[in-house]
Amino acid sequence: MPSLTIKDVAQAAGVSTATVSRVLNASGYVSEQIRSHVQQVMKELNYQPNALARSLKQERTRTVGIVLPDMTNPYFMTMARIVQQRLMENGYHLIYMDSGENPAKELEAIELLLGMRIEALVLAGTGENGELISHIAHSGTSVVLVDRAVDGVLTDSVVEDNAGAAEEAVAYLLGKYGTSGAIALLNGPESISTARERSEGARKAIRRLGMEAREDLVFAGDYTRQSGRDACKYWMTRDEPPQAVFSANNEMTYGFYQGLRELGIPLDAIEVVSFGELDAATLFTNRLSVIYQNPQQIGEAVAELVLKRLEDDARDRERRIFSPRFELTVR
Amino acid sequence: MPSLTIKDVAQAAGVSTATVSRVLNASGYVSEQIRSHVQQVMKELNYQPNALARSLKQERTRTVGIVLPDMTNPYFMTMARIVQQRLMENGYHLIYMDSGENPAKELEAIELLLGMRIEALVLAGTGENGELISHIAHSGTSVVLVDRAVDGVLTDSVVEDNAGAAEEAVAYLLGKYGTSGAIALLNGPESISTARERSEGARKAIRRLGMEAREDLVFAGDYTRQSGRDACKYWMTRDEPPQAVFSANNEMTYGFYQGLRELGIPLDAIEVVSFGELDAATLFTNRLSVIYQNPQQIGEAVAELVLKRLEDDARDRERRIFSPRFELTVR
DNA sequence: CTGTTAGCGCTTTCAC
DNA sequence: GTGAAAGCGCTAACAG
Repeated sequence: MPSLTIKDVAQAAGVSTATVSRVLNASGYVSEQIRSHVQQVMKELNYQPNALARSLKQERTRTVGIVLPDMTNPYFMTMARIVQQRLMENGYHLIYMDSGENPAKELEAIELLLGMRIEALVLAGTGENGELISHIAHSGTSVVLVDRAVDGVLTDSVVEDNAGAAEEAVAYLLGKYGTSGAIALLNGPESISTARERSEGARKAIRRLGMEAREDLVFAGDYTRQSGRDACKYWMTRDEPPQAVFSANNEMTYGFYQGLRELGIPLDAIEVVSFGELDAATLFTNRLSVIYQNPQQIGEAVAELVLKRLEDDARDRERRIFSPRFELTVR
Repeated sequence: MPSLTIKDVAQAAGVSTATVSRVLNASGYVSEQIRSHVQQVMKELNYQPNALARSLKQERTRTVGIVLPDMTNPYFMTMARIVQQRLMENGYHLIYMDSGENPAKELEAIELLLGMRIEALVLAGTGENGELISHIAHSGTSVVLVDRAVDGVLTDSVVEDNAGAAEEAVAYLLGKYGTSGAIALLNGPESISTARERSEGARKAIRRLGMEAREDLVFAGDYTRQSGRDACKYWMTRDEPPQAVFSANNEMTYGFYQGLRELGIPLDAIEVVSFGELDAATLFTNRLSVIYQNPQQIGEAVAELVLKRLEDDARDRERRIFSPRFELTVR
């Protein structure tokens, strides 16, 4: 069953396609009588305008693309949902793509979106594909980076003060557990800017006390649950396990707890401070504090930058930095 | 900066647009020499074909839409991710929309997708909009329902045996806590088929023992965290609180635990059995068992049905029913 | 106020 | 093997 066109509607209503188009877009002049008649006919025929044709002609899609590293992660989706709401309120649509933290898939996703002629791209990137992204930003499609920086890309962006928050959190742990230094660092992958910054902030807090991080208490994770589990097994099976852990994201933290459970160690045996959305976990333990990134707030900022850029392509690039909130929930 | 067209490429390569199109689609005859030359030029110019124009002409978008009630819920996103993977392997793209459990927004999302000329629609519906959905299914765009049925809509669908699993779970609780009957039912909204079925299954287990559910121990929630919290306050502040709770989804369960925490009641004070994805929670308590719905498996089935339907529009409608796995994790 | 028409970027006959 | 040209569904001058 072929879908109806504006021609079918015009025929059925006994008017020209231009008139139908005018009532469709509420543009130009059309008598009230004809307007309502045409609307009537559209209802009856269940007519649905073809967005492809419309966009092709108008050279506007009113569409924004977003590429996320993991759409099952509530942090990103909470952020994205706000973006989507705000855009929709302004007549734009948001199209989601998942890169799976994989640069090649990210590339594919971006090219797909470009083919769909999105007007702006929101990207929480893998860190790669900098050349392409730069090129896009300089050729008509606005780009807003969120959460993560991309090497060599200078555009609008919304980021967090990762180093500062990490430093604050680790300073707290050092203050509590002293210079014995048994504080473990569960880092994310070096390829991701947030991970680098969090790691750097943590080390800075240690250096401030005139010490150096003990490398046997630093684990190079990759932001996955599995790597948190591995870190746990690595640290907690030794003679002198750490007294506290600083974890760079929520997934690794869950993995760490899973490791504890598998080792038969009580979850309260060790204090944890972690970046990220950990609502579920904080319900259950008193020894976990989170560095909360406020995805809603970030989503609002992203939407604002996108809309501003869309309406004025020439404005200076803007960089918004938010400070995550260190929520000390340990009693 | 206007994006390049096939014309620009043709000009730059000194060939006709038809030839460029042929190398783009690897269709028709074109000499090896010209082919590689054109490809060279496309690379250099960073040419990105306009998918709108292509789809308009071909009357095929190779695009599938999915409308979910809550994209921050990992259950739905885990399912959707598999669908997306499988479709992509077959040359289709998946476009996500979030209805926010709101029938009006669902309608809007569906119409938007229809306008984009998706070839198939995957829907975890609010339960409303049955007429429209039926109409779609009968006019060229295939529809696959997932997780939830929609009144009056008969199409391909992938569902779970909600009643059966609920009955099994409640029977377990009754067996353990006996005919004293202090088992509370935390139900979802009647408008959603899964909620109705889970509620019905739970009641059936009770009736089997020749009893009736105590209505003061039945709470009409709405699948949100807030309603789980409300139920908790409602039940747990009375003289004889229930000994166990059966919860119809993950969000309400989290809300229930939040309520306990706010009331200062130990989380292990009451046994809970809940539907849904609760990975994080099961790490922390031993008195929570889950009825696991296996979103991956469901996603696989959805993708399979979509692809089958896309390649043979005339086949009989298919209904796949999966049995959730009751994972007794209470010791 | 309404209709005619050109053309958005692409694919696809049909000639050559 | 390659090019010319029609046309997908729609919008936006331009005429009237």
